[in-house]
Amino acid sequence: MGKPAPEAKPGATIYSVAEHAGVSIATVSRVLQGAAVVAEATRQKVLTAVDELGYTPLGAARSLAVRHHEAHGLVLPELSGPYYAELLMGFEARAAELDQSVVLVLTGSRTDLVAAVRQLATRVDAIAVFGSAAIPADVVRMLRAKKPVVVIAGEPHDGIEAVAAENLGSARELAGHVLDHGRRRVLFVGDPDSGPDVRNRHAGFVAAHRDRGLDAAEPVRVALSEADGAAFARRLLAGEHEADALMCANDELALSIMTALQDAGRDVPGDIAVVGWDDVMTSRYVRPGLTTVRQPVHELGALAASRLHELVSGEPPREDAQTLPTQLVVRSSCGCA
Amino acid sequence: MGKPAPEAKPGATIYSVAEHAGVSIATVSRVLQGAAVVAEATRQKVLTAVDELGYTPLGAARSLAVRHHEAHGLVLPELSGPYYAELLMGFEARAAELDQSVVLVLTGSRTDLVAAVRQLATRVDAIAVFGSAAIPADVVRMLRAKKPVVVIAGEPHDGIEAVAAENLGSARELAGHVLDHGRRRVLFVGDPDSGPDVRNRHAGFVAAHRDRGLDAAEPVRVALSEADGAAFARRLLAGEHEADALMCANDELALSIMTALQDAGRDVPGDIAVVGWDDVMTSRYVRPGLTTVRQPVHELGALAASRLHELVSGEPPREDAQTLPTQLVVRSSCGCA
DNA sequence: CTGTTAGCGCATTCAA
DNA sequence: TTGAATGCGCTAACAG
Repeated sequence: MGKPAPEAKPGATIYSVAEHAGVSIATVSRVLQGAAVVAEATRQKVLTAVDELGYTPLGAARSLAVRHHEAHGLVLPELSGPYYAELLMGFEARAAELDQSVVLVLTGSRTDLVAAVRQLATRVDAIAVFGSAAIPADVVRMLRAKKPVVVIAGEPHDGIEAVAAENLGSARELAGHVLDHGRRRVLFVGDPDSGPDVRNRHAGFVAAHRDRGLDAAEPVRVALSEADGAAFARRLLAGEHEADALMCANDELALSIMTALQDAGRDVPGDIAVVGWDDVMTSRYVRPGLTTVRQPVHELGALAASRLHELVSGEPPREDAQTLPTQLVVRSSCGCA
Repeated sequence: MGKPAPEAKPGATIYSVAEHAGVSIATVSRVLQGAAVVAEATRQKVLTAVDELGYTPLGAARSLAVRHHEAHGLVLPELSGPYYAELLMGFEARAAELDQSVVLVLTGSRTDLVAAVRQLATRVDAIAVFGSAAIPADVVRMLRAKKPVVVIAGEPHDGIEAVAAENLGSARELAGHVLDHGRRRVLFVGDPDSGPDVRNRHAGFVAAHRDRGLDAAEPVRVALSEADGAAFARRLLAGEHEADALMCANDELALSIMTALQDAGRDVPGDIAVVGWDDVMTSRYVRPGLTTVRQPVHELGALAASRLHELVSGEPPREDAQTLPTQLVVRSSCGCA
């Protein structure tokens, strides 16, 4: 077992350390912040005292004195699926480089979103918010009045800065690829109103049709989860929709639909092509491999953290959308060999 | 576009609000905390002033005064794959219920882990740490000397509390299931030294053999990622190992190995059975479906958050491991129809 | 190179 | 029901 680790003792403050080391609190602060020059001898005395007392500075006191939290807030809808997790990893990594703590709020688990973000604004210097319908625009505006804000995967609005991955162009390319396989009854599966991302993917879908003098069908408005995909697949199999190709708003949807169709005896892509968006891990494992679009999600998170830091440092918000390039990943679910 | 959202104004403090409302700061504090009784008229004056000034309290000042951060720290290795994400969601959800902020540290992105957690201890009341080899025991002990700590997916050590999902019994059951299919050259793939979780799964593997009077083979020590699984699969195909079944330490490993074997023409489970651990999404989609073990990951995260809160509230650490039950999920990769 | 001192913004006694 | 005063622990001038 080993001996019990010493328990947390509350006591030690900068005063007790100073006293223990026989110096002033200013000196303690100096050696701990490495700010000014301190004689090596005193430095050691302080370090020893810190160690002996198990001193842990009180972040709140420092924040109050320096008038910075040295923390970034991040508001995400949830974390299921690889997309948000990857985004968060990118954000955290960059924040770490900038010596900023990360305070996370997931809106999915909140009954009172407004109170949660208001509370968040209380303890961070700036906040990144994911731009989905799960986080209403007026909440973002409310935040903006308190702290610097950047919207992730959204569009610049009312002077609120945004960062995003490219959607329209890649969606146009992807839809064009499917159409060029000769498919003529292509359905867009996903709700363009669920957020700027899906809206732009749908816009690309429409544009690809227009490019070829075709009319795009109305989008099938379903949410972006496995369950919604399965429900749609049932409706499709029941004959409610007619299609020889499906362009799904994300991979989760595409995968659950594709699998359901296959389980029902349909041939993908023979009978019907299916493509997605995100390039999640599963998309490489299924047969046929899912044709999709890869986003630089990690970089997107990192960019958000970088921009927050620059905004805190006094840089003005950017008016233009900062867009990261995406990449079409062609496998075989689209009809390619 | 809409009109620009008002920018963050730094000014407002409890003093400016008090002045604006014509009351004392004590009254402002009272209405904002809802603590004491305040006359409805004054209450409204204060609320109006708060609104007009766009007042956001400074969390650091509050923390300093109340001597609590009202925040929990969470230290995780990374977030790829559904396991940690789900854990984090459970943790965050429970923390939210308890009105605690969540400060996240991912060790994967840190060059100096010790500095990162030391810094973390500065701004939270208590810390949950994932108990893998990625986070050394002495780091945990160091933390323990500063703040209440609970180790997730670990074992109680030196008076440090732990919460975990059940591993040994389910592993014994899973390995037994495979052996009862008549497989006799079963390999455990994963490094028992990578953490208590894998160690216990391996122990169950060994126990299942012992139950049947068999000898368990030495574990194949590989890390828990897709890439490591693919590398192992190549070695297996090259004849470096001989096996008619693989019990993998997690699903990521199992999936990448299974797919690699299939791509090389091997029949799963005909030629070789493959089972995993975690029940990730992909495990339902692959063919054959992956036999695995489902953990209550969300609940595990929630339990950690609950315990942190109780420790902060003065409850003593528990000596015994708090273990959540797991569930064997039988699909067909094990040899079942 | 080091010590003294004055806030940082809030919660909270204690009086009134 | 309200206000005045004090201190939470730290940083950062300013003096020496």
